[in-house]
Amino acid sequence: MVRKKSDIKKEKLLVAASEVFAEKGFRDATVAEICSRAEANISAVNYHFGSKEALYQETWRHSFAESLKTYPLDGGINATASAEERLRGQLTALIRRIADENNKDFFIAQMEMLNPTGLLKEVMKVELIPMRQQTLTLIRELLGSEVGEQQVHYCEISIISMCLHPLIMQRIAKRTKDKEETEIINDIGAFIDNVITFALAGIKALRNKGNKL
Amino acid sequence: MVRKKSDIKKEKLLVAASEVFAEKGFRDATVAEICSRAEANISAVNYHFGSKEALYQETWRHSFAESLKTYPLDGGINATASAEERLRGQLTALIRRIADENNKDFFIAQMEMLNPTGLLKEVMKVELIPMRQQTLTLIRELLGSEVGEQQVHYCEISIISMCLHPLIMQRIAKRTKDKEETEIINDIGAFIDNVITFALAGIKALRNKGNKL
Amino acid sequence: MVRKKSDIKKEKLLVAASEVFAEKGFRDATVAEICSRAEANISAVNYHFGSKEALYQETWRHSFAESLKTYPLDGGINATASAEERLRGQLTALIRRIADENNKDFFIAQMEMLNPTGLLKEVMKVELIPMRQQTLTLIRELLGSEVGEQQVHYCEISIISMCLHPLIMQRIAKRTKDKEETEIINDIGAFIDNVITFALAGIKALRNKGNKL
Amino acid sequence: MVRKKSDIKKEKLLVAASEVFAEKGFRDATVAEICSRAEANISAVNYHFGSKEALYQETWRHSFAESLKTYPLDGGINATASAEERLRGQLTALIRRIADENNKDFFIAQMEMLNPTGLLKEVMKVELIPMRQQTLTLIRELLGSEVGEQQVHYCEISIISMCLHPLIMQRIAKRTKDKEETEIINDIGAFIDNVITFALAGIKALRNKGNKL
DNA sequence: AATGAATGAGCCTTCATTCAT
DNA sequence: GATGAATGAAGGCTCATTCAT
Repeated sequence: MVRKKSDIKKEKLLVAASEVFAEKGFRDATVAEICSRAEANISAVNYHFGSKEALYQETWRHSFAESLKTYPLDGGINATASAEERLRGQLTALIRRIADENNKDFFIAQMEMLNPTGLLKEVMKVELIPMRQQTLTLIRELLGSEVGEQQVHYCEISIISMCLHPLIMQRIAKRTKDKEETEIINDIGAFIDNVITFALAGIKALRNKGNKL
Repeated sequence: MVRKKSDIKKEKLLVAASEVFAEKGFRDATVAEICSRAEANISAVNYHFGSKEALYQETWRHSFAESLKTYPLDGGINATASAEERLRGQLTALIRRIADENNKDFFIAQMEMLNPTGLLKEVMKVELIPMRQQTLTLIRELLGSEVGEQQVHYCEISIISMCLHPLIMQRIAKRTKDKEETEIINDIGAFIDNVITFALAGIKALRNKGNKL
Repeated sequence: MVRKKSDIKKEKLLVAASEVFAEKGFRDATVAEICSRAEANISAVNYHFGSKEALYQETWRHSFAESLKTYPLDGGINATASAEERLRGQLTALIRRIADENNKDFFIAQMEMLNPTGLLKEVMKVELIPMRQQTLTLIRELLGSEVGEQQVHYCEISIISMCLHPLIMQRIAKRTKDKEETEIINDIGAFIDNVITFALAGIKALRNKGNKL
Repeated sequence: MVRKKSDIKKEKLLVAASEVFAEKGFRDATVAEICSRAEANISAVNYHFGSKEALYQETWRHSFAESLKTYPLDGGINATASAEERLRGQLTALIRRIADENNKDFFIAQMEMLNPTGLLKEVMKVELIPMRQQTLTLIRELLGSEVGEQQVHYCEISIISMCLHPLIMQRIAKRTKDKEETEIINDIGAFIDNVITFALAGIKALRNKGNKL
């Protein structure tokens, strides 16, 4: 399959757009800047994507797909591995993925959530829900049948939050603070270990609690 | 102390601004809408605050101060209480504070972080750092002297993340989803219990690990 | 009643807009030119009327109202006058009104019909239908009861066409031909006489025909 | 004569252009839509005709020529027939021609007149003037030598207006009103009869007047 | 002190035209 | 000869800010 010149331009625009949207959000991003970064004409966005809005949606889809390619959801852990191993795989993949500064999808998603344009509503639902479902199933398995559904949910929320929030903040800090200050999470391996420790300890504590009730 | 008419207008503007900034972020918020909600003239913002930017900074300071008034950092727990009790107090205060939809400060802070205007940089540093310092000290106490400084930091980050992230997402969801869907965190007491369980279990696990090393 | 400065500006914009819309139609007219002719700022249109479209609708309403003020539909003929006199009054008013180059309403209406934006649909229906109804009633009276309804309609159409078409063409010619060439209808009194002669002769012929059938 | 593939494409473009120009006027018509309807490339217009403007002029010439082919000016009436018969022939041809929705020339001419681009000025003069001259000569003959030149002109204008205006309005209405409403002129034969009756009655009345003066 | 009319820079988008293939 | 990707000028609109009152 031949890669047309036009596709290369589109790709360049998508990359430029993912950067600008991740940096500034939908509204603050200007078509002019995106085109300029992609070394394209001012009307290239409308020519290739129809509108700024359509570019936004396409950008998210593209970033998410790229991101998944590099970091498969299961973290490369075989489905036959122990539940603990699989959880470690999932969380590691998630954390490394957000930590990777080439991935813009989480950033765009975060901005969209805080400052919704409504444009990514459907597209995100389709992409994100299956992802969380997978982790939820695994946690339910680890918690056992004695623990109530609400507890399972809160547990999943806590674990996911430990993964997402610090890295998102980290990337924000990096972007803003002109890199001068020391990184908050400078040993990502140790950080992952910490999260796993918390997750497993929390799960265990909940199991014990559940059994006593 | 006499409350001047001018001050009442400023207060109204600050309240309106906190709502609009929290809903839409700095750029999407329009001076026109803020003035309209505050039942003030279109030029009231520039008249009273000099510019939209100055209003933004003032708004955050105001929201943060209001927020602290209702939810003191220690959660009302006496300094002589046990460390666990004091941690419970702090986290409860933090969670309830974010969950309180009248408080806009966390929201504005989040938006500012993701989509920084640079305008709140200094102001937030001054206000937020002391707050986290307090929790950090407490966690260090709970972890004991065997656990390394990095571990203490990661631990604090994990615990704070469990508090912040879910509630922020919850409020986003409430705002966006037209209230139709069931709330994610509908039993905030149970949610707090869950977070405390995780926090203490995690801390305990880290202590054990630290001692073994 | 005090006439506010703002109203004067609006009036100036409406006059400028009526000229430009009459000259170029909705699409070819630019907000920039309208503002420039009204000696107003480029954003004056959006400020006072909200949009180019809203200005367009307002302009037609304004032109139509102004036009009716100068040329009342009945031509100033008393309702007790003979039917022939009243017809003469109506047609004279109609012709003089279209011939008057200060009136832009007919022009705008014509352009709208040929190149509809859809924006004047309702507004024109409300204004124009009653006007034609009046003439139709009068013609029906003149034709008597022997003449069928279709004939009455065609008769009205023919008479109105004789009034409208030549003057519209005349004004087009004047505008386009740089005034160099001789006017087509240089004696408007004689032209009116001619139209009335045709109208009455036609009506009489139709009556005779109708009676014979 | 061999018909080249290129000529077929040009023809398709001319037909598509006549439709779009008649529907939307010069400015609102887009090259993209014309090419799309003609199933041609976006640059076909510039390639074949040089510019949108040139296409416009060519389109009118083409539509006018096509129109004349189907509806010869004399309506097929022999030059030896009576003057009344020849007038009937001319007017019938004119009316049927405008009524024929396949003919776009009159529409384009009308739009051009109301919203002149200046591009059809010369081209229309050359084509339309001879046409009206023919009718003028005939009317002069019917009016006789007693009637002044101005009267002859006004008479011609009135008669032509009765033919043109209603049909043009009719076609506008058909295009706009989604065909739902009843047609204004649903019996074109009866309408023609009505116009002829009016024309002849008017001419007779003018003759009588002229003789009396 | 306070108002609100007015400003103008900047944005997204459209579309006829160009140019490399 | 014919294509279609790419261009860039120009338009309408938004909105923070200004200024006369």
